[in-house]
Amino acid sequence: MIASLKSIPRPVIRRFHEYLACLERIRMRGRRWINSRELADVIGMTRSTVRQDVSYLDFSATGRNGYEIEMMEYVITRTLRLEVPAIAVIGGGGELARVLALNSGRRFRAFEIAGIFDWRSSLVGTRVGKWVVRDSECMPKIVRSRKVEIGIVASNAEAAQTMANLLVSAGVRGVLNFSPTPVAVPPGISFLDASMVPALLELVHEVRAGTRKKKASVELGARQ
Amino acid sequence: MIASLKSIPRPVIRRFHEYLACLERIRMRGRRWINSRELADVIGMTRSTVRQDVSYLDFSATGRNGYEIEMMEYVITRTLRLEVPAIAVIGGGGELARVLALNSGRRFRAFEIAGIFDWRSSLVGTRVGKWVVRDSECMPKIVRSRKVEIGIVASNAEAAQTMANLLVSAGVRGVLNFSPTPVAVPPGISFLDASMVPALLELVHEVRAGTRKKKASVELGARQ
DNA sequence: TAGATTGTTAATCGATTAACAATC
DNA sequence: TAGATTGTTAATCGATTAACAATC
Repeated sequence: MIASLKSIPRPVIRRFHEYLACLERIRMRGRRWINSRELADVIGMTRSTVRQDVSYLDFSATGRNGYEIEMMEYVITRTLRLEVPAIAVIGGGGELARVLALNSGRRFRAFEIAGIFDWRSSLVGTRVGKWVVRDSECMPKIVRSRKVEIGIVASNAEAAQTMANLLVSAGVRGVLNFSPTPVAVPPGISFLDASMVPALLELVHEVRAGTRKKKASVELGARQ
Repeated sequence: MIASLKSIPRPVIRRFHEYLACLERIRMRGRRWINSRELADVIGMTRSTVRQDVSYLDFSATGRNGYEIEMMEYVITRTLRLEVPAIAVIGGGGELARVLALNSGRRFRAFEIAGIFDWRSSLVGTRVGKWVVRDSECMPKIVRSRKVEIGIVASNAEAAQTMANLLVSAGVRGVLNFSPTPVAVPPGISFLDASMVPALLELVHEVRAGTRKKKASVELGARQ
């Protein structure tokens, strides 16, 4: 089966990131092989799920040794299309932008921030790590010249929708919302809401309702 | 049917937040009623889904007017157990903590930050908004005396697992991870990973693979 | 009333798990 | 070989959508 022809379900994509983190950690300890049982334990699913997930990759286990760690990392990275770092711009030059910019690119060298933009003249020209906040007016030009794919909404609630609109009209193909308010994007543009508010609300409900199912996952030790 | 006896599926809980945001916005415009079609459009699902979701609430529509906005907001808030604000502490006193602290409590007055903690003596004593960063040693005492429910991991990658361990041993019942690395919690503790890294990776894949369906939703990496 | 919209049951769709022959 | 682990097909489980009688 030519794995790349099947479109990969969202839950599988998400688990690929967990596999990557786990594989990297185990490789650092000098291991070369891993089997489906170990991976299943780490992500808190069954062996079947792991093997099902692997079937989406152009990749096979080597006999009863299980999966070759380095090879699996490579194939997952390629399948996630992360071989070439993604180019992103940040809309909003405040605290949130600072956190995003300073944390980007650490993991897998997966992102490159092509610019940070804001309308507020008090922020334009200030430094955020190695970037200088630029006027939002310049955004379309940069998005075109640097072939920016992703726009990150990192402004306050009031400016969030305006910023999302600007990012889209500047030409990004996907929008990631970190602002504390929901934003809308036109059809054809990928969108993901990663604001912290829904996460907190969800956790509060779970804690208070006491509706936990299985076990917590077994991810031990700090990484990196 | 006594709605409160059924345990509510995770996707429904997540949509309740979207409904709340939408209802609040529409109420502000002076509207009093809303029907399933409008709600379905906003969240990008069918009318059936909306009506199915409503069936988890102790709440009914009033004839062909649809749902009474203010009442629906109240019932959702109660069902999510958000009538009383959740008490949380933040583990880590850097930039990320600042963003979290400054944004908390805005929306629905749902959270209260009982303290911000760090080990680094350079940070202990500094101000973050209206809070003063305290030494991590004091955390267990505060968690007990203020009945803290949620611990937020907002430290850097290196300290993340240690901080998660401290939060759990201090007595929080749920852990929310915002650090750039995966952390593990023992069974019995609710856990949610809201780090920005998986979200970005997921969006990059979607943009590059060109496999979009309708509207993408708020999907966070959750492990029970 | 007539029309529109609901609540609820049944059908569909998709993802996870179980089972097992094939493989090293 | 014997044992362990895979890849894959089938069964199960859960969530979304369709259908329609009941309701205002």
